[in-house]
Order: sequence, then C-alpha cells, then structure tokens
Amino acid sequence: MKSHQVTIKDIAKILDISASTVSRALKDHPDISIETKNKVKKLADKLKYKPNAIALSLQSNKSHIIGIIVPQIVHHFFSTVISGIEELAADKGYNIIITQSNESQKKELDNCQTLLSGRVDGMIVSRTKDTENFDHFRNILNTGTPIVFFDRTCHGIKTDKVIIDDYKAAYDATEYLIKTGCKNLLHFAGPKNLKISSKRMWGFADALKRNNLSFNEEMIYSADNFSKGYNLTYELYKNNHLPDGIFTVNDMTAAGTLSALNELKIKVPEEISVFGFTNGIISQITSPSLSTVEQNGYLMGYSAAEILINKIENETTDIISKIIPTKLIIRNSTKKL
Amino acid sequence: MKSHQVTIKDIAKILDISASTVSRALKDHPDISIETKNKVKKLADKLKYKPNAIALSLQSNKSHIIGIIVPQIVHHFFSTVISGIEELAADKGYNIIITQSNESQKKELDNCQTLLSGRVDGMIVSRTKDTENFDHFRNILNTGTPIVFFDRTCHGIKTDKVIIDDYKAAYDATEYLIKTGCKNLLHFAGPKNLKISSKRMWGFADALKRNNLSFNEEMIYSADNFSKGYNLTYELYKNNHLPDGIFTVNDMTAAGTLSALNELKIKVPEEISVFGFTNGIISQITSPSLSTVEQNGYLMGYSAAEILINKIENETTDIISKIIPTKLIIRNSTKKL
DNA sequence: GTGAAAGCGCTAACAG
DNA sequence: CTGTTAGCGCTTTCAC
Repeated sequence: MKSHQVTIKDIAKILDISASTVSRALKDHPDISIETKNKVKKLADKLKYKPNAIALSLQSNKSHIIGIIVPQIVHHFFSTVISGIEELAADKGYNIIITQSNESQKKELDNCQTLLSGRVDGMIVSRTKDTENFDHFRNILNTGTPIVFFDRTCHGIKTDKVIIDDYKAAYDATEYLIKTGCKNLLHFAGPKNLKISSKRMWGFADALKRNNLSFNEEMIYSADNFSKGYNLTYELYKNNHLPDGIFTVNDMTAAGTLSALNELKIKVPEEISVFGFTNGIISQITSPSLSTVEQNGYLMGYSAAEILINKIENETTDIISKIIPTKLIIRNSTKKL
Repeated sequence: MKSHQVTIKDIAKILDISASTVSRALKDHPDISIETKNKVKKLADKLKYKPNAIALSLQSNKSHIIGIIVPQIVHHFFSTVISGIEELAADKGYNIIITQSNESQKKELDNCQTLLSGRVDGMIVSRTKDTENFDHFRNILNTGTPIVFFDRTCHGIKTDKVIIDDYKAAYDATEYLIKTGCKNLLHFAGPKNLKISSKRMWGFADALKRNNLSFNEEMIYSADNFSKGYNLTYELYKNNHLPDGIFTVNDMTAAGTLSALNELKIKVPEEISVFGFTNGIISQITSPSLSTVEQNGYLMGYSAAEILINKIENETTDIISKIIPTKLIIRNSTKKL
C-alpha cells in the first residue's frame, strides 16, 4: 500500500505559501528570502521530501536513465562492462536499466521497445550473435536517442562504439605462441558473422603467415564455450590431431580445453600451450593459470558511458570510435619467452 | 538532439479528433466506433507511436520499475540472481534498475535515495557486509515501498526475504566430508555479522559435534575470497596445520585453496578434501573440479521478483520468507561415498 | 460516440 | 520577493 509521498504541494500548504516558492527555495533561487528558504528546507528535511524524478522527467523530457542491452548479464565480461557503466553513470546522476537479449533477436527487439517506451536518454548495447538486421537500432537512432555499441558492433551503421583491436590482440597472442616455440597451431573460433570473432581469426592467420608458418582453413575450429572447447579437444586427441599450441576465442573455451587436457594427462605448457582471450576471473583459477588477453571490460563500460553521457548532455553529433588498449597477460598455460 | 517523439496529441491533430478519443481508441475502449479505432491505430502504427511511460507513471503513481541493490554486479552469484529477477520482471512488464553498493554503507544509502527518488515500485536488496544500521531500509518500508531481501538479510526488521537454509546446507556438506573419511576438518569462514556466514559456521560446527568429532573455535579461520584462501592455505602448510578436509564459505575461497594445494603438490582429494559453496561457473573449472553447494541464484532472483511483484500488484501485507532448496553437488575435490 | 476539463508533481514564464 | 498560470503526455470523469 503505497502511502502518499511528500510533495512540494504538501510543504506549500503547511507553510501557507505557493508551490513555486517552495520549488524555488529548494533550489536556492536567488529571488527567495533567506528566511523562507530556511523554513522550507527545514520542513522538507523533516518530512523527508524527495523530488519526484518522474515528474521531473516528464517536464524536462530527460529521464536520466541509460538503457543497456547485453546478451547475458551472467557472463563475467558483460557484468564487468555493466559495472563500469554503473560507476560513471552513478557519478553523473544517471540510473541504468538493464535488459538482456539472451542472444535472441526477438528479445533484443522487445528490449529496444521497452527502453524506448521508458524514454531512456540513451542506450549502450552489445548485440546478439546472429542479429543481421539492424533496422531496430537505426529506428532508435532516428528518434534522436543516441546509442553507443561496445564489443559486438553493427556493420553498415554509423554509430559510436567502444571496441578493442581484436585483430592486433589476436595477432600478438599468436605471435607470442610462435615465439615461445609453437609450430603447429590451431584456433578455436567464434561465429564468423561476429566481427570480433572474425577479426581474432584473421589476427591469428596473419601472425602465422608473417612468421613464415603456413596457414589454412583447417586450422580453424568452431568452439566458443567451455563444453565445446572440452569436447573438441577430446576429438582432436582421438584423431591424433592435437597441435602444440591453441589460441581460443575466449577464456571459457580455453578453460574447457585445459580441463580436457588435464584429464588426458597432457602437460600444459610443455606439450601444448593454450592462450585465452578476455582475462576474466576464471583465467586465474584454471590449472595451470591461463595466459590471456586483457580486455578491460570495466574500462569499456566506463568509456561507453562517458561517450554516451557526453552525447546526451552536449548533443554533439560527431561519431566516436574508441579503442580500448589490450595487453597480453602471461601466466602458466604458455611457455616463457 | 532528441527529436520530438510522436504523442497522442500529434495523432489527434492529424486526424482532427480529440486527444481523449485517441487515447480511448488505442486501448479499445468500447465507446469508440470501429472506424475511429482503425483510423487511429493505423496512424499510430505508421508514426511508430510509443506511449510515454513517464507520463503514465506520473499519472498512475506506478513506475513499473524494480530497483535492485547488490554489493557487486561482477560476482557470479549476484549476476545470476539479477538474471532471475530480470527474467520474471520482463515477463510481467517491469524494468529493473540496478545499483551496486560496492560493500560501502554510504553508497548503499545513496542507492536507496536514488531509487526512492526514481519512484521504483519496489526494491530487491542484498545488503553490504558490514551494514549494521538498517534505518534507511526501515524508512523506505515506511513510505510504503516494499522491499524483498535476498541472501544477506537484515536482523531485527520484519520484511520479506528469499534465502537458503545456510545452516542445513553447511551441515550437509560437512557431514559429507566426515562420511567420506575426513577426521580433521577446518572451516574457512566469512564475517561473523553476516548471518549467512555465521549460519554456515554453525552448520559446520554442529555437524562435527553430532558426528562425534570435537569442535573448537580454532577450526574456524577467516577467509572469504580467492587470495585469502590461497594465502591461508600456504600459512597452514608452513605451520604444519593442514587438515584432511576444508569446508569454505564460498567457491572463490575454495578455488584459492585448491590453487595453493596444487602448487604445493598436495593431492586433492586423496590428502585433502575441499568443499565449496555456491556452485558458480568456477566450480567446474578448478582442478580438480569442486564439490560445492548448489545455491540456485537464478531461482532466488526469480522468487524474489515474484514475491515483490505480487506485493506491488495485490498490496498484500503478509510477510513472506521463502527458502530456496539447496543441494550438494559432488565433483572431484572430495572423495566418493 | 466524442470532446472538454482537470490533474498526476514539478518548473518556468509572467505578473505584481 | 512571491503568487498565478500553463504545460510536459496521458487518462479519466463529466458533459453533450
């Protein structure tokens, strides 16, 4: 039973002054006498008056809410990004509304509707793996609500984004494997239509070529989660196709791979090196601990929020593409240089 | 530059009818003629009219927003809970606003203010570790905004909550260790003022007693994260105090413990058994995989949302304490029965 | 069957 | 220095 929250009118009535005077007093308008201000503030305090954000929103046509769409909240990388967004948003007086698409295009569409209806001031989005049609995003942009994409972006749509240089990071990781003596490498890759996956794949391929190792498509396997990494490793073992180094598209896949290798009593990194991508918590927990690419989700989120809020408040129209630096984190699943 | 979103007035003007007619037509009010309805709906569609949720909120005094406060978003358990909340909320037409307290009481207070100002219809909260004063929550409850607590609850405050039977779960886990032959057990515990921690501790203690093993306070060590678990294990090793079984207050602590034991070449579970708590992703990734207590955060979140939404919509006043069942997940860090 | 008017809580332009 | 009025977008009596 929602009891009546104190409003500006209540205060006005009690003090026998007008609502606008109360409003002005509360925000230290220079016109108001000090006595009145004091009177009002004291009562407001006593009554625990809280401005009604909804009324303010309606009036100003600003909700001070940032809408977020991620594929999954329960995913270390995404929750890190969210955390970064929340941090800056809270600082700047924005709330965040979070929705998840569960990798379903339909749900993603629903989320867009919901957020649009909720009149968010802007959105931060990482799209589903297989979204191919980006009209819903275009429509939102057309209404004037800014969107900043991160990590998974949309091709053919001019918009702000925060990404990492997936190509370079993959290139560097692969080259590290080569420099530490691997000659027979495989890549466990994500879906091809995801730019981040294909870029990592090309980084892998080019690192081989430039280091005078031959590359062919058979070095690319599709595996982008724990169980796929696990199963694929077993399969390669059975077919006698295990390499001496594996670069995986993310940490979970690497963890699955390591888990299988452990069971198969194959020594890491002596017999096989494994290189992950993301640097989530799990990379410290695997045995051996995982060498990986630091992706800095927190900073991605923080930067995305920064760009978005700037766009909201200054109504600039320049398109920004921010690249968050990555670095290799060398642990014990690879040999030392 | 937020361009003008289509409103009911725009439609009214174009069709040369009144706003109220449009409003009624849109919601299939029986009074309105079919032609008018069709006309209105068609145009609304064409113009991509979206009702302004903010205006609706102001009017109905319902925001259809659920406010969430968690210590940290980046924490597998909490993100799982959030995911459960989001799922039901989305189903029932609610949005969720997420705030994190970072285990800071001050931030928690701020969050309460923000959410209250945002006129959320209700809140779902897991408090910080060291909050001792719960007045801010009491104040919110007094305004008529319902709160459902989960996992970490507040003593001395009558409110809805969703918890697990921490005592029983800990008792069962400890008993399992005893039954598989452990005679010399330790518990790595969390802060005493957290009910969930102390309950787990008592479950541990009572399991020992009831199984004719002596218990004393020296079996309890304070360690509730990866590095504390890791360091404590090394310390015990140095002092020759390693037991034959360890029950930890959560998975991360167990992971730290396992990591140290691996480095020390101590065989798990042959020499030492390790039992965790939570069943997060990491429990499958540790080596060996971790026996743990399934805490079902998703269901906790889902149930909390269920209770809260019911309270919001039906304005019931009964206080509900829901206990989510736990179960032991036996993997390879403990011996078999 | 439809329109006019009031009001949700607040602010801002306009008076005085 | 303070009050009155109008309006943000929408719903809901009350008229006709």
